[in-house]
Amino acid sequence: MSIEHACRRDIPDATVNRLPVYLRVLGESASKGQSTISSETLAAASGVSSAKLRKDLSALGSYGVRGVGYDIATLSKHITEALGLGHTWSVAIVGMGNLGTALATYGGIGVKGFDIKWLIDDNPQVVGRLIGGQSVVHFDALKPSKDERVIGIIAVPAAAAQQVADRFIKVGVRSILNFAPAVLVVPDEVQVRGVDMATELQILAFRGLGAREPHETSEMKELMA
Amino acid sequence: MSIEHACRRDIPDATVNRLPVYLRVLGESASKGQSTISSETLAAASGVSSAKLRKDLSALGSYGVRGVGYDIATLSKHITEALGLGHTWSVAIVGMGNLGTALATYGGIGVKGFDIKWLIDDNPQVVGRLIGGQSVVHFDALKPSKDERVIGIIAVPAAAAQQVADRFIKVGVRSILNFAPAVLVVPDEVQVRGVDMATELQILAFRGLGAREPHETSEMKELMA
DNA sequence: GTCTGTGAAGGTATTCACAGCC
DNA sequence: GGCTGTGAATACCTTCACAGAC
Repeated sequence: MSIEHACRRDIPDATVNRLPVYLRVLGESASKGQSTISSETLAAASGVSSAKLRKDLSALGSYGVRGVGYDIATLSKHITEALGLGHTWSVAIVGMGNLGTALATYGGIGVKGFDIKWLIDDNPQVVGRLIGGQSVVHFDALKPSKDERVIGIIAVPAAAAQQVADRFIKVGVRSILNFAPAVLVVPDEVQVRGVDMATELQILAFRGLGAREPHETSEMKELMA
Repeated sequence: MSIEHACRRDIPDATVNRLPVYLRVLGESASKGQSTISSETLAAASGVSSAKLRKDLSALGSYGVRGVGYDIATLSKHITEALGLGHTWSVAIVGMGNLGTALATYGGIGVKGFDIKWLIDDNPQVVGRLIGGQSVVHFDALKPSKDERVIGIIAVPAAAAQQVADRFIKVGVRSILNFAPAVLVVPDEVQVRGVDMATELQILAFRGLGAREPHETSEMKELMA
């Protein structure tokens, strides 16, 4: 007897990174009243090739119909499941500066599978303030229950990031999204993802070099000889 | 006669994505008064393996000394050059909500190679406001000179993102950093990087599934039979 | 005929392990 | 002895191209 549908664990990393995009596009298509979508269309709207998209989706199982395409509702459900959004995740945002406030009021979350449960700041002048209808609390108020799944978001300056990470870990947070420009040192079982604008800008700067570099021309000629 | 140092263009993608982190760590080490650093130390502080780090750096050329390590100043200079930060890039941020404001006042930029030159919002009530000592202008004020290198940052709601991208492209912006949860359609020569919190949370949710899933246990047993 | 699912091929990235230089 | 630079081996990801289901 063979295994019916692929276990979550064997979905390739690269695929996992793209599933959220597909899910978002599927949601948009659904809200336009569509009920099925072809790999070609979904791929184009997601900015990937159709072959890649089909490979990605086939890692979850065979949920398409040949000659027709994918049923949007069914596919959304399976991607949601595969991503672990069947359960709700509680989210704690630390640092209620402009960035933390932006994240707290970002419509994109809360929508599905994420519950922004704690807005945290240690500044007594900020504690108690209302942001997006929710009041800011002190870090000590972060007491997740034993079986609660929590994602901690760090939106404080780089100098304080490690300290916040340590406190997260102490109360049992095992998934951290770090917006501070700092590399966090954490135990193996803790997952960290970092997002940093300076890094992104530098990567773009490199890619943007394609356009001619006037002062490099002489060297270029040499290479072409 | 062989080519002296590697041309920027043949640096692997994965390496480019990590160079900014190395650069940041080098800066921190330098400000602590260190002058050289070993691959082992730099790798640990950057969260990568030392073999990977050495491979990455060797793509830029041989700037290390065997038995000693890397000279921090020299290495920083070469990474900076390789990333195209020899020139300054002008940055335009569109959307002065909380996120745009956070980005505009983020210390990490402006520091090196990036000049936040335009803070843009089309809302007449926002135009003229001062943010981080700089006044907000209307999009029409974005008129980069012909040879100016510009990175455009989109910090508006998803519904307006494509429109902003189109306007960027019309005035000659070829590198875009998109914080809105939307896939942008752009010509081939335009580089786009997208950062979206919902996507990051979903990826973390998947990775965080490692911890036991009580309600999946029966299925697990079946698989092990 | 249309469109998915997937082996096979090709390309890219990571790890290993050690030669070479200080 | 210590540490870098790099071929060789491995693992991973993408693309191709077509068989198979509708």
